[in-house]
Amino acid sequence: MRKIVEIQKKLLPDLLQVMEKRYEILHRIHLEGTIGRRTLATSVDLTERVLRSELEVLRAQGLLDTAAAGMTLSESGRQLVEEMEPIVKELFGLSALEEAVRTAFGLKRVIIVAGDSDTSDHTKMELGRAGSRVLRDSLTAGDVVAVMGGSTMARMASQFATPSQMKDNWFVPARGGLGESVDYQANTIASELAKRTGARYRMLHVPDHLSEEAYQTIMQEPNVREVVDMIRSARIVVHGIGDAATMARRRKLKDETKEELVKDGALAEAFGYYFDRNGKVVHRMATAGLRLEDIEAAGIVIGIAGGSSKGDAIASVMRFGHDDVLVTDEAGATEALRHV
Amino acid sequence: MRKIVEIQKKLLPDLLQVMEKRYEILHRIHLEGTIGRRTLATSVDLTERVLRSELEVLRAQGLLDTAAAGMTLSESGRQLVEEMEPIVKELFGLSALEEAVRTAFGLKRVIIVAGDSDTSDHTKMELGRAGSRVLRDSLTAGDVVAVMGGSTMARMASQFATPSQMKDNWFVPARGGLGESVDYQANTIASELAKRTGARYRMLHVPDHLSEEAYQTIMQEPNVREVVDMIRSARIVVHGIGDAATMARRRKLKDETKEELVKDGALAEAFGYYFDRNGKVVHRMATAGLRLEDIEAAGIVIGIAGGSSKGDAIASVMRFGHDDVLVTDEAGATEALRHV
DNA sequence: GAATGTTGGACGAAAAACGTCCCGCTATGC
DNA sequence: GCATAGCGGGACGTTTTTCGTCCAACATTC
Repeated sequence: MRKIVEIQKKLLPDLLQVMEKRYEILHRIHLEGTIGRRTLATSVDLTERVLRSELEVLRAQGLLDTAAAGMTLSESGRQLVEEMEPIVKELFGLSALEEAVRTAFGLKRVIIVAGDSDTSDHTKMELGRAGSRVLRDSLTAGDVVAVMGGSTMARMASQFATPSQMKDNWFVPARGGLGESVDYQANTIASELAKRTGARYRMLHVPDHLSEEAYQTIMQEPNVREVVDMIRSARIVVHGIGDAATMARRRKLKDETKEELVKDGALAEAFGYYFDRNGKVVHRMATAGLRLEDIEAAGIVIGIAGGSSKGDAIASVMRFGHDDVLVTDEAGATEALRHV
Repeated sequence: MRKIVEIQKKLLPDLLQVMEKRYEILHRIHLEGTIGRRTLATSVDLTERVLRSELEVLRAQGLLDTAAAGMTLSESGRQLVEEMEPIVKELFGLSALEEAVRTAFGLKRVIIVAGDSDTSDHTKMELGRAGSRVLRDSLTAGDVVAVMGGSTMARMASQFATPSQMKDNWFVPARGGLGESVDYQANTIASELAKRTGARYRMLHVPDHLSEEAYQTIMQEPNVREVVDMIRSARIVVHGIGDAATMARRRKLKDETKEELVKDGALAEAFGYYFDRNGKVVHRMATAGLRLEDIEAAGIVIGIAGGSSKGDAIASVMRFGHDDVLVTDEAGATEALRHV
C-alpha cells in the first residue's frame, strides 16, 4: 500500500492534499450529523464557493445527501469515512505532527517527510526533495536566494526540479568559506541550483582565518562588495542545521574555540552561527556574508534538517525564532518536540 | 492496496485517468529513450499544449530531464516507470479490456468494473454506480431519457447521484408493462431517477396481453399518446440485457412462445426484444413504447449488464449494433469477447 | 407566523487552461 | 562545414473554468 501511495505522490503531487481536504469535509459532516454549507465552510476553513464545488463532487459520488435542513452523509459516505479512519492516520499522520511543530515553535509552515534521516538514505533524499519543493514554491520572479552549505543542502540542490526556466532569479551563498569540503560548500550549491533552474548565481570567495585588516581590505573590493550586498538583500534564505560539536569538528576549529563553545552551551549551528539551548547566539564564524540582522529582514527563512540526532539542534535554532519554514523528517520533528 | 485505491476512486473520481495518462507519457518516453514534444503528443494522443502542461508537472517532480535533442527520463523517472510496471496492470488492466471490447463490437465507449456480478454483490453495486455515472455524464439539458427495467437498472437508479438539479430533463420508461415485478419496472425506475435528480418523469401504463383493437384504442388516448411520443423522441436510451430463457421465465411467457424462442435461437433480451446469436431480432414483446427505429434514431444508447453468465447475451445484443456505450464487469466483458 | 438558516441559481471578475505561432538552438546527415 | 529538421520554450489571444458575491425560494424552528 505504501508503495502505490509513494508513486501517486510523484505522479499527482497534490493528490494527498485534495484527498485530505475532502476527507476532512466528510469527517466534519459525519461528526455534526447534519450541517449547513456556511457553518461547514468556516469549520474546514474554505471559502463558501470553493467548498461548494467540493461538495458537488462528493454529492456526485453519492457520498452526500442534501436536504433543506443541511447536508448529511449518505450510507456509502458514512461507510467511506469509517473505512478511511485507520488509513487516514497512516496517510496524513504527518500533517498532525506538522501542525504540532508549527505551533510549538511559532512557524509559518512545517513540512515533515516520513522516516529518520539518521538511519535511512531514502529519507535523506526525500528530505532534500521536500526542501527543494518548498523553495520552488516560495520563489517569485526576481528573488535573490541565499543558500548555505552542508550535505542536506547539497541533496536539496541535486533534487531541485523546476517546471520552467527562472532567468531573473539569483542564487548566492549566504556566507563565505566556512571550511566545508567543496561539494558541500554554499558556493557549489548556489551554482548547482542556478544551473538546474536557468537562474544566475554569484560566488563569494573569502579565505578562512583572515586578519581583521585583510578582511576589511577584501570587503572593499568592488566585486566582493557587490556580492555581499546582494546576499544581504536576499528575500529568501535557505539553510541546514547542524549540531554544534559535529560542525566544530568538521570545520576544524581550534581546540580552544571548541572548549569555549562547550562552555557556552553551544548546541546547534546554522548559517555560521552557534546557538545554545535557548536559541541564543553564543558564537559566530568569522566570514563575510549574511548577518543576523539580514536574516531578520529576509522575507522567508527556510531551515532544512532531519534525523533523530539533530532533534535538539533543530529545536535550538527554531527557538532562535527567525525561521519561517522548517523542513524536517518524522524522527527530527518528534525529537525536536521533546526539547520545546 | 486495493482498498486505498477504491477509496481514492470515490474521493477523486478522475484520479486514475490522470495517473494513467501520466504513466503513459513516462512509459512512452522510457521506450523511445529520448523524444520530442510534438512526436510524443501524437503518440499519446494529446494536443501539444496539454501535453506540455503535463510535462511541466513531471519535470517539476524531477522525473524528466530535457535537452535540446528531446526529453529523457531522469534516474528517478526511470525508477518510477519500472516500479509501476507491475502495478499498472492491476490498476489499469481494465482499460485494456475496455479497449478490446470497444473495438470488438465497434462501440463508442466501454466501461468495465472489476469483478463478477454473478458472484459478488459488491460488483453489482459498482456496476450500477458506473452505469449511473455514464448516464449522468451523457446528459445535457433538456434531454429525454428512456429507461428500461430490470434489477441492474434498478441498482443503477438507486446509485444515481448528481451534483446539481436537472429540472429540464425528463425520464420515461422505454416501453410499457413487460410483466416485471414492480420494483424492477421501467416506470418505477424512471420515477426514481427523476426523484433523485429533480427532473420530471412520465409513466406509461399499458396492461399486458391486450387485444389488437384494445391496443389501438388505448394508443389513441391523448395522454398515452403524449408519453409514447416523448419516449420515441428520447435522445438517450438506457437498458439492461438479459438472457432469453431467464427473461422468458420471469415474464411468464406462454410455453408455446418459449418453445418458439428456443426454436429461433433466442439468446438475449433487451428493451423487450429477443435476439439470436447474431444479434438478429427474433421476437418482440407486445407492448407500447420504443420501437427499433427509435433506438436507431436515438442519440445515445447505453447498455448495462454484467456477470459471466450474461456474457453471450451481451455479445448478442452488441452485435445487434445499435448500442453506443456498454457498461459491464470484468467477467461479463471477458465472456462476451469469447463470443465475438 | 416571523425569523433564521438552508440550498441552489446567477453572474461578472479573475485565473487557469489551451491552441497556435514563432524563435533560437543543436544534433545530424550530407 | 553547412544546411536542415526537429527540439524546447516563450508569447499571446481565446476559451474555459474557477471563484466571490448576492439573492431567491424554501423548510424548520421558535
